[in-house]
Amino acid sequence: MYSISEIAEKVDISAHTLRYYEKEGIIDPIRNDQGIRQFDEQHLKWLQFVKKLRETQMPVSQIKEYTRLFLEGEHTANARLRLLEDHQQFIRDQIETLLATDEMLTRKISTYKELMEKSLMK
Amino acid sequence: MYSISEIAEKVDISAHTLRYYEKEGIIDPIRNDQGIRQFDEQHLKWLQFVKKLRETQMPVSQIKEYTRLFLEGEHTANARLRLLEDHQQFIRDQIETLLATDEMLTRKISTYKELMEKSLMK
DNA sequence: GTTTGACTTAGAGTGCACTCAAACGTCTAC
DNA sequence: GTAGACGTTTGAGTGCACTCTAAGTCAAAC
Repeated sequence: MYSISEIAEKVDISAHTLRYYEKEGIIDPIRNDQGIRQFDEQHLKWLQFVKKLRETQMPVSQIKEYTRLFLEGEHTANARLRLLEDHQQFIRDQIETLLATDEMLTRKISTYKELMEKSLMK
Repeated sequence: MYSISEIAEKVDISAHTLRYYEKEGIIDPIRNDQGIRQFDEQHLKWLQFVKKLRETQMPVSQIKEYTRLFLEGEHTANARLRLLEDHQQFIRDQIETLLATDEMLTRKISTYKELMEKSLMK
């Protein structure tokens, strides 16, 4: 069992943000008799998954939706699958955009470097 | 020469956003005698470049900085080069993250699909 | 000649995702 | 027994990047 600051460090998400995620229904830690949040291995795994989704720009609203479906049970598997497939497509499009800009920058950077060599020769 | 709405359509950036970029110093269209913004081919190229930077999450503040350096002249070439190289590194890190999450999703999606085949067999 | 539509401005509003503040509770160490 | 570390809550604040509103100007179309 981890306290909020322990899990915050483990998943590298601030305690502030974890409380915000709880308010949004994305995570639901157990409370001990002092009302203090306790996170277990399941919570850890879930947060690592959530983090990957956020790092790849899935909106919090969609993560909420995924969580809601998950909690609703087995019969929402299809809907969850669709969400994940859509996000995978988004990721692949994003990779395309990044690769194209990477190439553009490579060209631009080499132009800059040539320019500087020329100015050195003067 | 293009009006704001024409260039907006050409680069697919809203006229609102273009005015905002102008206020931020990222673009500086010519004005005709009615005070109406006129964009030429140079502006078009610049905006296409800016768009690629924004699409790959370069903050507006950094694009401002790049623009400022560009307008300052030749002697800032080094600083501009550094900005572009930093952004390229950012892009490459981002690609890594996206690829890792893509793989994770591929695994998760196939688990979902297996699960659904099993439930079909019942 | 008036209506339509595109343009202008300054400044306010929006949505997202945090991020922080303030006031308070509770456990542990000295 | 009190200081300090860490926890709690509600609700407000922040930063970013737009996005829109309101009030006005101006030229061409009917």
